[in-house]
Amino acid sequence: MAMKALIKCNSKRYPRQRYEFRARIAKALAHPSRLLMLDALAEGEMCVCELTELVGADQSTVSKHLAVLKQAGIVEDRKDGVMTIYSLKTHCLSGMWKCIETVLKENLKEQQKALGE
Amino acid sequence: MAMKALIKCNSKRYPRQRYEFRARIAKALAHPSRLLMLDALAEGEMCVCELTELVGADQSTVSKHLAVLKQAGIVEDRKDGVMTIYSLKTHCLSGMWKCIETVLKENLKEQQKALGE
DNA sequence: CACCATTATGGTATAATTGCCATATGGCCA
DNA sequence: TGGCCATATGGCAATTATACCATAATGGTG
Repeated sequence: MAMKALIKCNSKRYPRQRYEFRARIAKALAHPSRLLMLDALAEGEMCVCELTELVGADQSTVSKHLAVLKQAGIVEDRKDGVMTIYSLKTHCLSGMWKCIETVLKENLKEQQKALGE
Repeated sequence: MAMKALIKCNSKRYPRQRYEFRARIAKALAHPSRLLMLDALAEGEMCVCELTELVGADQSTVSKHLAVLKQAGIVEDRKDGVMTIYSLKTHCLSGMWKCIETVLKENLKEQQKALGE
């Protein structure tokens, strides 16, 4: 007989809320344009018009993307005259992609291996 | 007159593909149940039946979540008789949440400050 | 070989995300 | 003040994600 369910759902150990919080952040990161903007912002603050040109989408689209990032607490904004300047609220996120990229490279290697078979 | 677009979209500096790759990973992380499973898997491999009980969703739902994680290259699976055992392909992801949680705490502090005003 | 346990997959209804247009808002300057 | 510039927001259509049910596929067991 197969071993079954040694671990039951333990809300103390795996509090549902924790993963909802995390998912909110991960969702905010789950779009190429937003990631592009974060990468650019890692080098310094930028106004919406610059980011719009960088991303190459409609200004309203970019504005909404920025709202998502702000809502998640990943960026913050300040007003400078008529412009809104966005900047990273934390720089620790940029480092995390080193790890992610490791996974990606690993995937690639396996794909190539699979193709070779 | 406002300063405009000092930085133009530089595909060398900000290659579109990089952010699509990253978004694929971020999307795979963008669900509470998947994050819960990853946290559990960080402590050791588990079969689908255990994960199903842990998550508390339909078995088919969990199976599809696992497929997403596998597709993203975050987990891998092996067969053991009738069971499929899933395990983390890399452990470096767990560390990344320390950073994310920092952001979350920062958000919370600001919310509290805002409420106090 | 029939049967049960474990997973995976197809179907489908519902919810969430995304993008662009149009438009509102608010600052700046002649 | 009138007009322009930079942003944000509402609306809408199209795509994507998610969940559950039913069911197929596969391995172990009596």
